[in-house]
Amino acid sequence: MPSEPELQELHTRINAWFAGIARDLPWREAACSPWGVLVSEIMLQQTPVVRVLPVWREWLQRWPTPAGLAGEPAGEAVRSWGRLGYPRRALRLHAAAVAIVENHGGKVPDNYADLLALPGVGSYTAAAVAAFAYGRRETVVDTNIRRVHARLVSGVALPAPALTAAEMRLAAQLLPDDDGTSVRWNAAVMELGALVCTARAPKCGDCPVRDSCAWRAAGEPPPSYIPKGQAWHGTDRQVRGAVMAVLRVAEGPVPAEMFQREPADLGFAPEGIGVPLAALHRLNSAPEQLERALAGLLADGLAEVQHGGYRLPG
DNA sequence: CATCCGTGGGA
DNA sequence: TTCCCAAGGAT
Repeated sequence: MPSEPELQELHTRINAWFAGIARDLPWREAACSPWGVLVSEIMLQQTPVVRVLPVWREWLQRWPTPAGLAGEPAGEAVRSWGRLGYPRRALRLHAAAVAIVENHGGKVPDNYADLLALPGVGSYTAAAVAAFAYGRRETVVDTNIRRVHARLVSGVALPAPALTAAEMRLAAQLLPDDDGTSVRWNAAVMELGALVCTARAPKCGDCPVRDSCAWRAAGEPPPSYIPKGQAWHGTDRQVRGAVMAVLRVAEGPVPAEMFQREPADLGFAPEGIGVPLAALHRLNSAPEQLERALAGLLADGLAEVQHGGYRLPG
């Protein structure tokens, strides 16, 4: 743990660095509403900024307020989520909008506890919205901040596989006392992790606090564990993704047979869903896996059955 | 607490 | 080409 003067120095250097290099993202603008911040935080979960930008703009133009989104079927949220991934986030964001209208008069809550109670909002997102939308002093801890703390203070290459209580305590200790400075600090450390102190090949030459880095001082020791990659090929997730791609472009309910058999075998042409349907069939997944994927989508509320076919939730 | 849940760009 | 992984949350 840095001494008090060392801590001040870190605050000063990292915040000054941020002031000079911060990307001007639309949800960082002063005019951006708390709703805009909330939407951005949900979309940014496990998703790169560059892919979020265009979808975020469409969403804020179409649904400038929580009430706007809450007034439409959940399926519209899922459809307009496009290919951002993890479509359950769209479903939960819609549910959050409904909850905001019903329980908060249509206004995004301004405190951690109320934010945390919203669907799809966990500890990170609740803290981030309270801080970035309302200027509150919150301990914001995301994957970037964890990595910066791990290297800069703890002297290890990577943070633990899962967020620990010790990490939260450290983050709380590092947080500046002043409200405004703390908000800037949260954004700055996050940006440092995203642009400089990256997971692979960190750009230490560009780091404003490289001379204070415990990991560098220790000779940049390698990670003590190997992160286990996420399986993809042949998984249910892949099949679910392919099914969702079909449902997003479908006009009406998609007959169950279309998922099981080649369109050519069905004797009629699917309306506009040929490409994603072909991609699904190309996976050549076992019938039981397809069943499992469809059942999972129904259970998650990402799909509904109507007239014997599958569609996005109405 | 480990596992599941999408996607696509870059190394 | 294959692998990695990016502003997590829910169970």
